[in-house]
Parts: sequence; C-alpha cells; structure tokens
Amino acid sequence: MSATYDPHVVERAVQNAWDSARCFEAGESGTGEKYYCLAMFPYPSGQLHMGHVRCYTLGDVINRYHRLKGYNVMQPMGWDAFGLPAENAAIRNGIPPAVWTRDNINYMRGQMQRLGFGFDWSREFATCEPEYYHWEQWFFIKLYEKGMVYRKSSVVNWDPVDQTVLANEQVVDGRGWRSGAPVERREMPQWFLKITDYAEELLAELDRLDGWPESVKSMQRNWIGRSEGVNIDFPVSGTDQRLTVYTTRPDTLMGATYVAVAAEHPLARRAAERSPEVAAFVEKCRNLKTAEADVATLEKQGVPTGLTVDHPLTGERLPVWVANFVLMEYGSGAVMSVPGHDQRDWEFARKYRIAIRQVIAPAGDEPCDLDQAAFTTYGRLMNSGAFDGLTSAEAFAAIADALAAKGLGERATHYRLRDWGVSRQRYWGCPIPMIHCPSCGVVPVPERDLPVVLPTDVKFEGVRSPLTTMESFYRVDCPKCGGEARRETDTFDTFMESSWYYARFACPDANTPMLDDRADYWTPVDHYVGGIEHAILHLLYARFFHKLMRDHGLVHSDEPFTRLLMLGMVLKDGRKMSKSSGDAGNPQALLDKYGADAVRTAMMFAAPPDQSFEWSEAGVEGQARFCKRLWNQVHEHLAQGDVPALDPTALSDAGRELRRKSQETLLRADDDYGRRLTFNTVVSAVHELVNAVSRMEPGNDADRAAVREALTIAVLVLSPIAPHVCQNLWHALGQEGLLVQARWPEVDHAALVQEALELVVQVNGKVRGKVSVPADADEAAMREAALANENVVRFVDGKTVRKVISVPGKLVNIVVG
RNA sequence: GCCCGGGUGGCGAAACUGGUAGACGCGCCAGACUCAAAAUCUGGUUCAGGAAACUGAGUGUCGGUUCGACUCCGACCCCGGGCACCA
Repeated sequence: MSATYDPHVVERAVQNAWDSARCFEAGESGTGEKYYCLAMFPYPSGQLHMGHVRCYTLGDVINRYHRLKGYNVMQPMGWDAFGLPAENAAIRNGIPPAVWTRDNINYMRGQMQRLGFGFDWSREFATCEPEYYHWEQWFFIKLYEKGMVYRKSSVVNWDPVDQTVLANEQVVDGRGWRSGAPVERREMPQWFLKITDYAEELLAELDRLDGWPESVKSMQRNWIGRSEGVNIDFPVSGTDQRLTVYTTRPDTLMGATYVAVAAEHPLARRAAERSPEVAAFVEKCRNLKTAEADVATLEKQGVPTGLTVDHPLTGERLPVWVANFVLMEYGSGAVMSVPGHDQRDWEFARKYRIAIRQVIAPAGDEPCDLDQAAFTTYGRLMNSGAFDGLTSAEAFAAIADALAAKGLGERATHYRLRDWGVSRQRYWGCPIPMIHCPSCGVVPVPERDLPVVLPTDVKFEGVRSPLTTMESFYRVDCPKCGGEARRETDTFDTFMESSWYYARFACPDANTPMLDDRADYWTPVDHYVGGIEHAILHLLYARFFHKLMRDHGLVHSDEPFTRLLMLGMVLKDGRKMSKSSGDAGNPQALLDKYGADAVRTAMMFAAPPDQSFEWSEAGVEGQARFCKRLWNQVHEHLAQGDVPALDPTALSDAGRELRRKSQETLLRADDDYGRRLTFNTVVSAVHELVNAVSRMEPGNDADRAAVREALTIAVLVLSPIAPHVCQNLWHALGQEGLLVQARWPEVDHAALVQEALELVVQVNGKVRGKVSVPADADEAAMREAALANENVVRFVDGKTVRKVISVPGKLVNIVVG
C-alpha cells in the first residue's frame, strides 16, 4: 500500500475494477426494486463544461446512493446529437456535421469516463443514428394516421439575403447574424403536433406529480394557461361576416370601444388594399420579431382600418384597428378592447384618443381613477344597461347567456398553450418522413421504406440546408401513384428526439417496434436530473410524448418522470456555462491537476443543487486537500495496528462522543441524500466527522475501534460523491468487495442518546447564556437552570418576570418588563 | 412586459417545522516545522467597542405579525432562468 495519495493512480485502478466487474451494467432481473436514474443527456458541443460536470455528478451521486440502499439501478448516457451548432461548424470550417458530432461525442465520452460516472455504457446511443430516429419517423406516421399531426402556415424569421430561415437565437437586433440583413416575418407551411388535445391532462396531472418542485409545476400550469371565457362574435358592419374574439372578461363587454386585429388578419389585408396608410403599417409589421418577449416589450402602435364592427349587444359601431401587439398565431388574431378595464387597451386608447368608458365600479375601497390607469379588478357593473348592479361574476354569466341567445357568443375554455410546430428548415435533424405528390397530395413514407436516412456526405454552400438542393434526396416516386414526387426536406425540431430517449434507454436495440417490454420494467424514470432552463419546453414535450406513447400501447404509465431535480445554473463571468464558447469551463485542466474525486466533491460542496452559482476553481484545491487528509487519517490509523471488535461499554467519554458523531453522520447523510438532495451538507458532515477523528487523542484499544468505525462510515458516506478514493480506503480499512456493491448500514440508535443537553437562555429574545441540563429535564428544571446562570441574572435582576417560554431540548426565553 | 427563482461575512455557503445567524470550506492573519520555500499541522477570522469577560449592530430596502423572524405577511429594489426555431 502506497503511503502517499496519488489521485490519478487511485482513480485509474478503481475505474478498472468497476469495468472488470461490469458493475454498472443493469439488467431487468437484478435484485432489489428497480431504480431508473437519468440525467438529461447532453448536446455534444465539443467538450464538457462545468454545468455538465454538475449535472452528471449529481445524477451519479443519486445513482450510487441508491445502489447502497439496495436498488437495482440503471443510469444510462447518450447524446442529443442533432442541432444547430453542428451546422454552424460545417458552415464555418467545412467539417460535415456528422463528423464534427462524432468527434465531439468521442471526446466527451472520454471526459465522462475520466470523471468516474457509473453509466451503463452498453445502452449508449446518439439521436443522429438512423437506428434511433427510424422509430421517431415511424411514430410520427402513426400519429399522422391518428389525426394527431396536421399542416398549417406559420410565421418564421426569414433572412432575405441568405435566403434561409433563422432561429430566434440567430436574430441579433432584428438582423440576420451572418448577413446582417433586416429579418422579415414569412409564413410557411409547417407540421404541427396537437399537444392542445392533451392540454387538460397535462395540466391536471401536475397535481399528482408530488416528486416535482412546486416552481416547475407552477411554470407549466401558467404555460398551459387554462382560462374560462367567452368567444364573442362582432358582426362586420354592412356584411354577413363576423369577427370572433375571445375574452375572459365578458363582464366588461359594454365598455368595449374598439377592436384590434393582427397585421396578417384578413380584415387588415382587406383594409390595406384600399388604404396606403394601413398597407404601410402592415408592411412595417413584417419586421416584427417572432419572440414573445420582443412583442410584449414593443411600443404599442396601430392604425384605424376605416372598417367598423357592430357591438353584439348594443349594435353600436366600433372602429377596427390594426395593432402590432395582436398576433395572428394567438387565438383568433383579434381582440376586443376595453380601455377602462385593461391597462394595455388603456394606454393604446390614450395614445390614439379613443374613448375610455367605465363600466365596472369598485366593489370595495380600491382606488379607481380612469385618468390615471385602467381599473382592472372585478367589481360591480355600471353604464351597462340591463346588467347594471350585477357583480362581475354574475355579469359574466348574464352576458354570456345574452350573447348565446342572440347566437353571437358562447362560453369557451381557452388554453394559452399552442400546438407544437415541429418543422425546421435545417439540415442536421431527423428527416420528416413525408412525400409531396402533385396528384396525391401529402403521402407518408411507407413503413417498409423507413428510416428515411439523412445523407451525411454533404457540402454546405452558403447557409441553406443542403437537402433543398440535393436531388438524390428529394426526388422520389410517389408511394401511392408512382408519379414523380418531392420528399419533404424539412427536419424535426430536436425536441422530438429528446422527448422519448428516456424510454429508448430501457431497450436501445428494440427494432420491432420502437419500444419493447423492457420499457415497462424501467419506465417511468424514478429520478430525472437536469437544468432549470428545461423546466417548461423539454419537460412538457416529453410528458406529451409519454402520453402519446401510452395511448399507442407502448408504455403503461401516465407520466415519464416520477421525481424531478431541477438544477440551478453554473455561471461563469455572470453567463450561463452552456452559452459560453471555447474552453471556458472545460474541466480538463482541473481533472489533470487534482483528479476526479476532488472536482466532483468541490462541485457538490459548492452549493445545493437547485441553486445557481458562479463557478470558481478555488474550491477544488480545498477538496483535493480533504481527500488527502482523509487518506492520511486512514493510513495513520492503520499504522497503529489491529483493532478489537467494537465494544460500546468499553469506550472512554471521547470514544462515546465520536460514536455518537459517526451515527449522527449516518443518519443525517441518509436524509440529505434521500430526501433533501442537499449533497453540499453531506460533504460538510463528513468533514466534521473526519475533523472529530483527527481531534481524538490516541486512546485505548476500544476507542480505536470507534475510530475505525468513524473512518469506515466517513468513507461509505462520501463514496457516492468521491467514489475512487473511498473505494480504495474502504479496501484499506479491511472491507471486502466493491463499495458500489456494499449496503448502507443500519443506524445504532443507542449510540445517539445524550445524557446532557445544552440549552440556550434568552432574555427578551436575546441570547444571554447557555446552560447544561439533563436530557430529561422538565420545564421547571429548565427554568431553574436558566435563572441560575450568572449573565442571565444580570439582565433579570430587579425586573419582573412576566413569562417564561421553554422549548424542551432547545431554549428558555425569559420575558421581563 | 408576463411567468418562475434568488439576494446571509472578503468569497462559496449552513441554519430542514418560527427558537444560539455564519456550521463546513476557500481566502487572509499569526504560530509550529524548515537554512529557506513548498507541503503539513495548530490557533484566529461578521462588523464596531473592549486586554478580556462582555456589549451594541447585523441576513437586499422599508413596514407589519410574534415572547422570539434569514424563516411568516405587505410594499419595493436588484440579479438570474423561461417566453414556443439555442439546447
């Protein structure tokens, strides 16, 4: 046994031992309850950054802890391999995306192995492999056949110079990032998945996801955005057409003084034909960005169309405006405007001198001054004819009924959630398995012709997808009529791949069909770990996909992820790591210098998992020092010779105290690992235990048995976090076998019992002293001990004791006046 | 703009159910060892006053509830994440 600690030697040896024992290869027949532990797979961007290190260390800690607790654990790893950065690399350096991606995967896999993550590499796959996306295409066609897929026009960012669609990220200050040309809105036919059909279930089941953080459920609830309202039809004056708007505030209907439509709305187009002013405004709106945040912060502008609609109850003519804040994609592309009771409408009305009418009076004493702001809370109706005096709630029903009676409105449940547009006009993605035939229309690729393989021998000329000009790809015969047809050249949104990979890990080689029985054994994922940036989109799409797969009989649970750990960001210079470029945050240098255990421990110790923090290398050296101290402590202890069997009755006071600390550490770490998921406090607890050992005087033989126990517990408790050095020391301490196959010990509760407790004594809520009392002291004894304290007497003397509050085992507060 | 988080020493943080604010670590200071340095070990380290005992202040700001508030309530300020084509 080498006396000095060399993390590189230790880590290589321990990793070799794991490999020969194949201890992370999971099977369906393993003993113990199954536990599927999954950390979000990475995009292979080049090298790991510290955000990855955090995520996968956390996942691995959970994996290893559950092994110690006797579960049959599966922790797979793979690659979310399609995406924009590979294309950018191709455009910039001429490296084909497939090559770039494969190189990155190989490098990053090596880094993960160096970090000692207990992944089951036999299940590895990358989503860019045809064996994977084959089944995505197959399932998409099944969904198409079921009517869950449809095609409609949707707006994209269009770069008129590069003649290509841009991602929101590629639009910088309203211009294309490469061409610098002002970006335009352009409508294109695109494929959509009907996620809105599942809106109600996606919302309702959040209430049953007890293992999810409340904040994530809240974000998803708000995103789905269920509301109760009324669809109201405004007849277009002098025509038999109707303009439909949705409102959650039908009680304010009598205060509507105009309606506003989107620039792409048919009424706006019609007005633009007659009015150059409207046409100019509509044209200006073509440069609006597509991101909601941009629209929401936009200066609100509009022009009157000259058209009017008839108020559905009074027949009053209301002007129709085109406004830049109304978007065709949301609802019906038109809104009714009630400036008296909606702040945005109020600001618009003030700007363009449109009438502001009060129809709701405050029910209580809320301030209401329509010269200052809209009154947006519920109240009682006024200036509303027959509805005057009703509360907002009563008026909701009465006005909805009145509209229904006239055939001009009906109650409606509305969701903010929109259908999922899955088409991307890009190369490096899964080909959408559809064919466009001039005579048959849209024809899905027949099952026997799947997968539609993405050609990888491509050259980028400019920034457009090479598929659009690759005749060998797009020219096909129509499967129906045999005539000349054109293959779809759009690819899927990469969220498609990440929406079902967790299920594929259960059976990565299944080929008939996309999943097999093994998916039922392993899913749902028991613990899913990933960044908070995925709290809405990825998790919502994956939940949706799980329900789609359930309804196709592929899985038999309702939700994919039972427990969810949402990690905070790892920041570097105030920016999130995954957005950083280059070597910023690459852990390689740290691994080379300090080893994996130090890096892992420092990362776990830095902050609790759900908290964002700024990464600093300062902590790594400290944890490397700790690993070394632990090593030295163990070897110093071993040098003192054999220890007798532990005999609790033979211990000195210090020995008993150390045993209590050991057992407390076991108890506390179990709770931190299993329930609280605060691994930073596990590291602290182990530090404290090791500090306690180093403070132990080299006592009698019986005490040395307590030291042996303390060190063994420290090594076991720390092992999920620093698995290599702990495995090595576990063996050195005379324990048999691999630590990953050991069991978490039972706590010896007898060792936790204390004879005396320290009480805090407060006077008027301020700490004035501490006293020691027997553990079973009653209130009277606590009070007596407290009042006997010299410093306490100084503050109580000469005053009347009005009240004494005693919290057994904690404190006594003496209230004097 | 909307939704969701967060704000505690020089720094990362701890305080879990309203009960000792600053555990544990980094950094720094002092000491031991050393010809010296590194490494290691020991002690100190919220701020102000004090030799010390101890006292006062203190958890983004302002106000409230309570015997007692980092923790609960109200208002506000600042920072981060998401906003549907970054992943």
